[in-house]
Amino acid sequence: MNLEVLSISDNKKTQNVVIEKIRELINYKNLEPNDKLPSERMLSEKFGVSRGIVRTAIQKLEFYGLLKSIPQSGTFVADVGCIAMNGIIDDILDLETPDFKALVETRILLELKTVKLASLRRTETDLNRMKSALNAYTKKVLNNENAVQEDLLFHLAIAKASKNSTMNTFMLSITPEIITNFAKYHVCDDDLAMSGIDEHTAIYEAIKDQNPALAREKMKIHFKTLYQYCYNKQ
Amino acid sequence: MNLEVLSISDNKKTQNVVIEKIRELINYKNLEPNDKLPSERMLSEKFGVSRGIVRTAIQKLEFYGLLKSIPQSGTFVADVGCIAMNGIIDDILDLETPDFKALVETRILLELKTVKLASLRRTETDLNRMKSALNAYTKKVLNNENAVQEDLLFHLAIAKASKNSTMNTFMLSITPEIITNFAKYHVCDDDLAMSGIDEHTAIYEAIKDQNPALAREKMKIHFKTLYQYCYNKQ
DNA sequence: GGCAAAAGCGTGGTTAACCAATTTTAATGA
DNA sequence: TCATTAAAATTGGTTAACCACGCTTTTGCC
Repeated sequence: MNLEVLSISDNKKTQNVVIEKIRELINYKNLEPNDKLPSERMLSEKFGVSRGIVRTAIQKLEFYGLLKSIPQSGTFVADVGCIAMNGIIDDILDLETPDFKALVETRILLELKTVKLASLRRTETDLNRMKSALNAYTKKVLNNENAVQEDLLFHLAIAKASKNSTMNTFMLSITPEIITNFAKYHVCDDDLAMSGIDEHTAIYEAIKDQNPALAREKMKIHFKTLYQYCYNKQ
Repeated sequence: MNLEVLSISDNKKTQNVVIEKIRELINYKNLEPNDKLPSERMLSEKFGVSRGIVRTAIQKLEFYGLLKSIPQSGTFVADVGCIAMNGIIDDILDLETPDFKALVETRILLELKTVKLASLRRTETDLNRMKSALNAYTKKVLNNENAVQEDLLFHLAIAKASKNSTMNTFMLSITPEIITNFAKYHVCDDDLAMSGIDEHTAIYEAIKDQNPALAREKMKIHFKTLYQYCYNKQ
């Protein structure tokens, strides 16, 4: 029996119970968009938990855009109606932790888009950033060193050049997990990394030439190798 | 001069300063993956800020998968090397708040994929969930009521059926913001909602028939109307 | 000498007291 | 009666004290 997991699941459970209670309160009181929630102190008393717990629950709901806290004023229901609120909270409560396959699937989807957007929107600054990331990658690979980090930083530079901050944020949030798994499964070493230089360079050139179709095609080639490698390994 | 914005920016700044200092510490001490950071108390003392501030900074870095806190043990550097750590923190520090256009762009990208995955992976439970969401939407529209929420809940049901928890999470995190903006700009009313019934139904049927290509095509049609509407409105 | 048990210390997590700012209310004076 | 002002209460944010658990060290027994 793993105590640590138990305690974590306990924490999560407490947290979710409070979120559940906040949801019930909103329903019971028929709170509508921009209505004010009771103060954190009243909620903590009502729910029989400490104020800190209530705060973290509110922060989580705030992260998903369902509530909005304003200092010295109160916590308010966002411009999201009861029906959506209930549905979304339901989904939040049974969110699973993503598996590696889901991460890779999502990454490929995101990057086939960011590379096109980057081709259309990249500035000179973006090009410089990508170029130096590419150089760092090439240097490491030619030295026979592991270059997973430099690899991913090049891809992040593309995401940044896409000028879509949502996709950029999403890329940022999945990249560390991907690096971890790559390191664990020893994806991306030796000959694969070597061919990566050409592939990266091709992508860079296509973006530089502002050719979105070509850039996407080159990215697809890059991922084909990677994709097979990942799924064979697993 | 907006004082509220000033104070928020101040908070963010303090937060980012601490993140910056943690990064410098990791670099200075040459901390490698799985190395342990100094305790939160020591960090708060070293940085001259309260422990709570340090905690929130650590939690943010933990959210992005760069650190890992273990109760009664310590905070550890994730399996992400120094180079990636530095690059990602740089990006995190100047993340912009997403604009509506970026949200819609990302939503369309995600949904054209989730609808395909849902066609392949949906279970009977998923179908039931989508069906009842569709019914709720239809009912509201036929009553001439605003059905933005029901609309989005149908799309979330698809995301859930895609069995990709990463994409599901991403959809969840952008949906409230999208609903807010739809309500603000009065997207999705009247005749658009009416035609939405047929479009939604077509998508549902394609998923039911496990026809990913058709499902994607129907989703594309659905978005075409929406896309034009959004961009004309703005 | 070796091993086990217990005690002490260090950890992240939790709680409660405190703060600054804002809003509301009440009192006072015109 | 109304306006104005000041004080008190209410808010989310911050800080510091507290807790339960785990690890290490020390001590005592075999």
